[in-house]
Amino acid sequence: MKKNINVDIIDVAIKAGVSPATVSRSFNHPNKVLKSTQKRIEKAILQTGYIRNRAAQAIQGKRSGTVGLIVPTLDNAIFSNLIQAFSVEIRKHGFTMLVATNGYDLDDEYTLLRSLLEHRVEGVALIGHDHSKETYNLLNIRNVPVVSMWNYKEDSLISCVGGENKEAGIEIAKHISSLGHTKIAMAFPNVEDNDRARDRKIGVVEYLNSQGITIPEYWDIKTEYSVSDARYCAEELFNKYPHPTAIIAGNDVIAIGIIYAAQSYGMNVPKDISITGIGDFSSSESSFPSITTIRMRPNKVGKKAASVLIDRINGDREAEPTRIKVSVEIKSRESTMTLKN
Amino acid sequence: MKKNINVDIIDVAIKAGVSPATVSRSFNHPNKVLKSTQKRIEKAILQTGYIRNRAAQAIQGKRSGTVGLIVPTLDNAIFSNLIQAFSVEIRKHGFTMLVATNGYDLDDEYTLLRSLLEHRVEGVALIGHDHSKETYNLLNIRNVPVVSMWNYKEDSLISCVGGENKEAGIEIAKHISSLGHTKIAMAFPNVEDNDRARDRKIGVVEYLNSQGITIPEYWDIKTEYSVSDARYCAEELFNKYPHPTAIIAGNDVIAIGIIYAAQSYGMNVPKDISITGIGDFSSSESSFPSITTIRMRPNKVGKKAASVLIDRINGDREAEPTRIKVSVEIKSRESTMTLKN
DNA sequence: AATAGTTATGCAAACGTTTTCATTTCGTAT
DNA sequence: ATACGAAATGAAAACGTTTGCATAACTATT
Repeated sequence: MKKNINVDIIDVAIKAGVSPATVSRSFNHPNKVLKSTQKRIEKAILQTGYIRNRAAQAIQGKRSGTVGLIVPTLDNAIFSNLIQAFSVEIRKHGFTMLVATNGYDLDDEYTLLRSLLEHRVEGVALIGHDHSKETYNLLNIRNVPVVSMWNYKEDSLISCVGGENKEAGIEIAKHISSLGHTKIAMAFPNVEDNDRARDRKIGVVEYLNSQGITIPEYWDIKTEYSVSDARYCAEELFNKYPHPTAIIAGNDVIAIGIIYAAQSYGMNVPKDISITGIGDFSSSESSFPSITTIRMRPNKVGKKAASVLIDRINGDREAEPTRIKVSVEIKSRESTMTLKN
Repeated sequence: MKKNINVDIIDVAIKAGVSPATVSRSFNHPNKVLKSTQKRIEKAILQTGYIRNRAAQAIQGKRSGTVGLIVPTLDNAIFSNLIQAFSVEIRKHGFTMLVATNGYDLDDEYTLLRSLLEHRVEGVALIGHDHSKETYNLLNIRNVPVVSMWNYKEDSLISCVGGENKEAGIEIAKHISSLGHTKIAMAFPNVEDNDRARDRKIGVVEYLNSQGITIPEYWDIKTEYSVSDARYCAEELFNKYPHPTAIIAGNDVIAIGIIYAAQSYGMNVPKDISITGIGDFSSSESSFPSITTIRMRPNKVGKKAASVLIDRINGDREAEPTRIKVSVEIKSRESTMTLKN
């Protein structure tokens, strides 16, 4: 078992017959060092098994080569696409991603942010706009390049990339309403500390109200962000209350749960009941029935957000927040149809 | 805009009227410093807005406070549970997680590993046992604490925590066979560079063969790891070839795609065809029909793997690999039934 | 009251890079 | 051949911590 754990830049330098400074330069400013010496250095690296120490680099107060990402959870499909797209893009620019999950707890988020800053991440990506005062304050004081992903907000305190969730809510409500439905139920997760869900719900409610449609309390389902809980809650509704002709779900995961509930209850979707989601997850197009939903383009959001963040890191830290609205788009599929009677 | 970006341990020390050494000790060996001085230091930290610099800590060759995780992709539900469980557990021990995705590319994986080591992660977690020679070599040479998650292998080169995928394949084949099916199709993703899928498939094939059942080429579906492709491939099969009475899918995602295909083809699952998955994802229990599958316990695997890794980090680096088998368990649900006639 | 042991703190030398400045080397125009 | 500017390299001083060793301040023992 060789112990070349401790080879440092000096060992490499000696092996290559140059100074440590030159080795360092060959990493960071390759154009400033002769091609031939570069070759010798590379050979020396191979021979010694050297791996450079980013910590020692980061200590210079310069690049740490990392960016931080804080997400509520990795536990479901909701953010997977987004994170993957973000991760791939960030990597293209030579960064490594530090990930932390806060379990939807904003105090925890603050702690995580501190922890990421201890590691001297060069920038931070967050989800949504609901963050604690301390979090915003810390970001501001330390002037951390930061981007919020997932939803657009025109007066956001920090840069953001995302769709407008309220618009998504309006669009889906408009669609259902245009199909002639008036007996409409909703199923949303807890909207406290969750601006995405809240804005969607607001959009739905406001639009329906404008059409003279109100949703009674017993059709306002509160569910968790899971297929199983959504199914359970929907079954409750079917068992206890009059049936609506359409149900608007806060996202596709919930929609799937409701569809399962309806099917196992013996209903046909969409003949007996129309059901919609929001989000357009990858499986929504190929489920049976396929789900009418709003496309929020997570890949585009993740990729764009990465660019915005990197621009911030490399660019002007005092500039106004960059805000990019990624358009939402209705995907009309099999799970909805015109109300007949 | 205050610029307290550059407060360092010395500023804190001055403010608190102690030496930098004492401040450092109050972080790393709190029991070695008087309660009263600790209080003063804490106050000074608050006043100055100090955030310690882990890079400077890591440079001492000691703790970096990070562990690395390399996964094929974050893009689907498959690893989400696992990663979440791993992440939470690792965090409990004060570590932050560096995540990188290799897109199932083993060469890329090596590069990512190097990158993680540059950041001086204290340990690394990988998925499965298919890794390049270079990867294994590097891990070995540098003596990196490492754990492989997802599947158990009794002669693995590195520590591992997971279920036995071959066993999973055998169990599901046994189940289908015991229901009387003999006309059985399979749907697996590409098994090259993917030992999880490969072992499952081997288990299925071997068991069926032992029962005198062989699967013709046209019932051996190759699909991607997505609902949509699985649905597409299954529809192909239904259109072109004789129908089997059961289909064994390599995982639940594929199973869902196949169920959708069958349903949209007008078949009833399970009356007309039995379909199984492997993996037991969170939605499999509540889908319609719910899916007969093999439970691989990702939460348990993630949590256990985190413990194993941390033990390695803190403990004996020369010890034999730790190998933990997490039992698999069949979950018989609605998507399968006895072959009748 | 003197001594030994213990505990808390400070001093200063690392840790492995990067970068500024100075020096050397080289090519080219005179 | 000489001088000049540009390009390549080296020397050494940072960067912000941690820690071994030394010292000072207590406590307990006689």
